[in-house]
Amino acid sequence: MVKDETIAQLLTVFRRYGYEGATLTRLSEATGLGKASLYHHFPRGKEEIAAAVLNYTNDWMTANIIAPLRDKERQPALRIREMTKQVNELYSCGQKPCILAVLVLGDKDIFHEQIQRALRLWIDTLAEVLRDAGLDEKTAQYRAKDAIIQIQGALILARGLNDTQPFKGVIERLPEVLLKL
Amino acid sequence: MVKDETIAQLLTVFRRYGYEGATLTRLSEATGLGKASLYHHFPRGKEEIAAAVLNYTNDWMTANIIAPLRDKERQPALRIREMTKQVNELYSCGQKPCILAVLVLGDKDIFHEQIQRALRLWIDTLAEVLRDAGLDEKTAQYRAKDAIIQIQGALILARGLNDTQPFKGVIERLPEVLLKL
DNA sequence: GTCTATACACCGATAGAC
DNA sequence: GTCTATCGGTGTATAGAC
Repeated sequence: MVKDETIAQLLTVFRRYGYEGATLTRLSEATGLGKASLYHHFPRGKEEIAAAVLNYTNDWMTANIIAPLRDKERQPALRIREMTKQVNELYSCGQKPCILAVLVLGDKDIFHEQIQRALRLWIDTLAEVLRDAGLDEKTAQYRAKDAIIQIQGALILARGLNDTQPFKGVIERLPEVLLKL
Repeated sequence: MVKDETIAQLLTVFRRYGYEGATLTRLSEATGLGKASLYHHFPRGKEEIAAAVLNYTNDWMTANIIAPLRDKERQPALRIREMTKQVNELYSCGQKPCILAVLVLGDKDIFHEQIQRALRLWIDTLAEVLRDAGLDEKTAQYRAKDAIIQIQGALILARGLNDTQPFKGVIERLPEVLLKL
């Protein structure tokens, strides 16, 4: 079995260099494993490594973002605050890019289905929280999508301007923007 | 001199495959020029090609987005509508990715300054229009940044969900969102 | 399960004919 | 200004020892 730590190290390479830029040499250096060892764990090579990295991210998001959003024992406002806190963690306050965005801008259509499922799950789960908060179905769906738009857009702008402020601002205002009547 | 059409063809490759994925073979095929011919026009190779592509994009945006925004003869609302119309054109209704976003997510720091200048120019120009519309300086700056965030975020989401609707919605609502009191 | 060594394709880039 | 041919380097992937 592959250690979680190894996958985490592989993830950093894909985040930083993109799919094409994540060479086996870089993946090897990041993990401390030789190329041949990587092929022992991922027989189908780089594509399987990227898929594992995506799965790892999916698991993290399910545990740290989706699950808290589903916790019906807590108030909607609290669940959304927990989401923004974890999103802030996931992207290191806007300093680290989103692996979903990085891979979706690539040309490897193989990952698009997996990315699409992850985005849909996030949006649908968030929309349900907003319905719990009293919003109608249509508004809830629209605002949930808007949340992802703002998070992803802020990550791009923060990187483009080399200034994390836009991201921090979005994260801070998001709960109130989502829940306003 | 290099034809504009050639640069446009080179641009499509970088948009689709990213910097690392835009190989000389693909650039050669897209333009119909041999690799050696590309080096005749761009002696410093791929890096110079990417820079030319960025310049081309910058020129297009200056002529079609920045200039209309600066046209003080027209009402702010009209200028912003013109911007959204051109943005819709630039990204083919949300079907084509933003070259700035694609390159900013890459690891080539060389382009970051050029990208940063393009984004700042867009934001500052838009903010001035919003001040013309009666908004205070701070709100204008904040909303101008928010416009870019929404456009970029919508492009990511549209691609991720394989559905241009989020982009179309953002473009449609943008003028009113920016100008509301 | 990890390594060294290596195969083979493709990368960016250049030489030189036309 | 375009081409063919080719270079050295690096990419992904594999063989086989330990």
